Amino acid sequence: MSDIFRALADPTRRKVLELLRQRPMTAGELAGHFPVSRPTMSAHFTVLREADLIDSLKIGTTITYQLKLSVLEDALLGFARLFAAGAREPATDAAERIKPEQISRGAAE
Amino acid sequence: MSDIFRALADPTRRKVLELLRQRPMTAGELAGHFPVSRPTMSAHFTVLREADLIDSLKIGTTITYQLKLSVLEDALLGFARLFAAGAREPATDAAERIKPEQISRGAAE
DNA sequence: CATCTATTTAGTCAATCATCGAAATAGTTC
DNA sequence: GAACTATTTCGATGATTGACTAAATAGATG
Repeated sequence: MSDIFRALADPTRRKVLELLRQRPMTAGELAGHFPVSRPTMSAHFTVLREADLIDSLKIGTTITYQLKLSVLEDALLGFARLFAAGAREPATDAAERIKPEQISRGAAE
Repeated sequence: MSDIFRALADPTRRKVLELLRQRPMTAGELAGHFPVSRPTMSAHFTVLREADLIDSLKIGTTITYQLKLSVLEDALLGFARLFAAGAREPATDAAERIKPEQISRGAAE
C-alpha cells in the first residue's frame, strides 16, 4: 500500500501511468516524453514495477511496459471506500464538526 | 496532487487519517496511538496539513485535528476516474495486451 | 566479429525524510 | 509569577530519493 502511494507521489511516474493507460509502450518511447535521462526513467520504471503497477515484456533488446490497471483501481478505490464507508455526512453531526471560523491554522493562515 | 500521495505514502499518516475518520481528535490523543515521539507526530501533522487533508482548531493549549474528507475523496476518486474513464476493457484488445506467459520481468521474477 | 541500439546497473551527489532529544511557546493553575 | 501541561520548533542524524554520467549487458545488423 505504501509502495503504491509512494509510486504515485512522483509526477513523472503518474504521467507514465497515464501514458500507459492508452496502450503498452516501450521504455524508450516512454522516456521520449520526459526531459530526464534514460537511467532516471529506468529507475522510475523499477519503482512502478515494485509497486506492481506495471508489467514488462522483453522482446529482443526492447522492453515493453504495460499498465496493471486493476492493481491501481483496487488500491485507490479500496482505500477511498475505507473512508467513504461509515463516515458521517458532512452536513450532519454539527456538534462534532469544527466550524470554518474557528480554524486557527489551516488553509486560512 | 503529489502532496496528497506523498502524505498517504506513510503508514502512520494513513492511520492518523483513519482515526480522524471517526471523529476529530487532539494531537496528544492521536499521538497516544503510535510508538513515536510527539515531535515526530507533529511533523506528520504538518505534512497532512500541507496536503490540505486535515484542519486544526486550537483551544487553549490543545489542538484538535479534523479530517477534510472531501479533499481526500476528491483527490482519490478524481485520480481513479482519470484511469477508469476511456480505458479499454481488460478482456478486449487482446492484440495489444501482453499475455502473462510472455512476461519476462514482473511479478514472475 | 565489430558495431550499433535499447536498456539497465554502478557509483556519486544534493535534497528530502522520519526520527529523536532538547528547548521554546503558550495556556492553565495554584 | 512559579509550576505544570500540550504542542511545536530547533538542530542533528541516518536512510531514502531523484538526478546525473559512465559503464555494462544483451540483442541486432553490417
